[in-house]
Amino acid sequence: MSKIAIYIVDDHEIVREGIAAFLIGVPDIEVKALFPDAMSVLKSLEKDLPDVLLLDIGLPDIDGIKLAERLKISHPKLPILIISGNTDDRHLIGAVKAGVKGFLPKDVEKTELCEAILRVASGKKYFSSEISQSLQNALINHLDTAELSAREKEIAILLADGLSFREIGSQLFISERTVEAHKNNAIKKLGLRNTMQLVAWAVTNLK
Amino acid sequence: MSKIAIYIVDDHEIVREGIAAFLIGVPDIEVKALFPDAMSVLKSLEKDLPDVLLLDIGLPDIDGIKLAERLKISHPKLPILIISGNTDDRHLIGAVKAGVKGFLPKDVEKTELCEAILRVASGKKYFSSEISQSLQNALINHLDTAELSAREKEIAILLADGLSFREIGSQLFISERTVEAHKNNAIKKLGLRNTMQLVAWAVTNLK
DNA sequence: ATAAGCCTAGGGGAATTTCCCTATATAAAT
DNA sequence: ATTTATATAGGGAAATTCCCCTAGGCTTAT
Repeated sequence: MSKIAIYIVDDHEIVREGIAAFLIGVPDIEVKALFPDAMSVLKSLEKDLPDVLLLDIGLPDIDGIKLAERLKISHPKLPILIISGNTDDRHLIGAVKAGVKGFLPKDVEKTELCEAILRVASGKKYFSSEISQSLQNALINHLDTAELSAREKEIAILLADGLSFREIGSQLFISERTVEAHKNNAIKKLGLRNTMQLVAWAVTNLK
Repeated sequence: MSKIAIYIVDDHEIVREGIAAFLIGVPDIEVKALFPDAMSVLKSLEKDLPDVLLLDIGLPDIDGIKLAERLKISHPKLPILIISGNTDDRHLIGAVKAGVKGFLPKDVEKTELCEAILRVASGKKYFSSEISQSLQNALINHLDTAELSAREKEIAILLADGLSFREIGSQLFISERTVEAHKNNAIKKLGLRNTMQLVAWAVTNLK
């Protein structure tokens, strides 16, 4: 029985090395290579496949979840284990939809990381207990809806432009309560906390 | 048509002579005088004005940029062309604010120096391509974000992350009123309407 | 030395947003 | 036909933010 070969993908060198350091000396596990971005690991995967891919979400070139979606198509049997500091609803659901085998928070402990890798390598799933908790809530809130309606997007943009509910209402000839309702729906769908985050989301995704 | 009269100001004799040597024999250009410091050239300018003043920044008595600011007042039409080895943000922005007509790095080539002098003498501006590049970055870094203090930027980012005044306050160990004050100052400085616009600004400029 | 900018922080009331609800109508999908 | 999503909108109270003000201590520049 050969060791479990691991690829690590993370844009921060410290994190890459930190994970690698965790795993050095662990029997049955061998870190094969480290990658700072999606493109480099994609290239490498053409030649050689690890047994488990440890993947961060915040990559510079391709979002980790997008990458996971792609890999599901090109390498459907490659088990992906996400390690991310960002555990909000959107990311969790995106990851699950993309079919990742596990999800760990970035402050995971050594023993749990090893446990997760062994599980995932043997074809099972592993979601840390914190993650499971959040994921359940996220699924309850919005399993299938990640897209905003046209009206919701419109209002998100107007909010980002600095208009109040009242101003948006009179501009769109609807009640300010309706504006509020659309805003609330948008926040729920995206798994956000408040209007500030919606504005931030709108700026990065709608402009 | 008489030649273009040049004053050269630089504390290093080698540089003064070097520039002069560059310009000797160039038709249409005549080096009128060399000065090792700001005071000597100030005295000279009371009697006689050149067509272009070549000015170094690192002078022993008065900083070249300060000198340029003064001269803008006393001799507003005198075109100043900075030649400096120091091309950091502060100097570039200072020079531009002082209204200098051109800026060259100290390793400028003969042809470019002549070109710059001719341009400046005819009332145009001349910034070498290296300088333009750096200047653009400097302007982006400073006139844009440097308008906000570090604290203000910090709070703008935290707001964009979706934190309330209270949460930001306890995270930074300051009162929520102080957070509000910083936020208000940031909004005023940037000429915005409200926090939504500040968040939008923060997302595009600070992330 | 004086001014300017920054960081701090409070008072108090007005305005706005947020958070619970409920509700109807319409179009699209199953 | 029934569900689902969308768009609309209100009540009411709590929470938060906004807007005006003042103000002291500190550093930096002129």
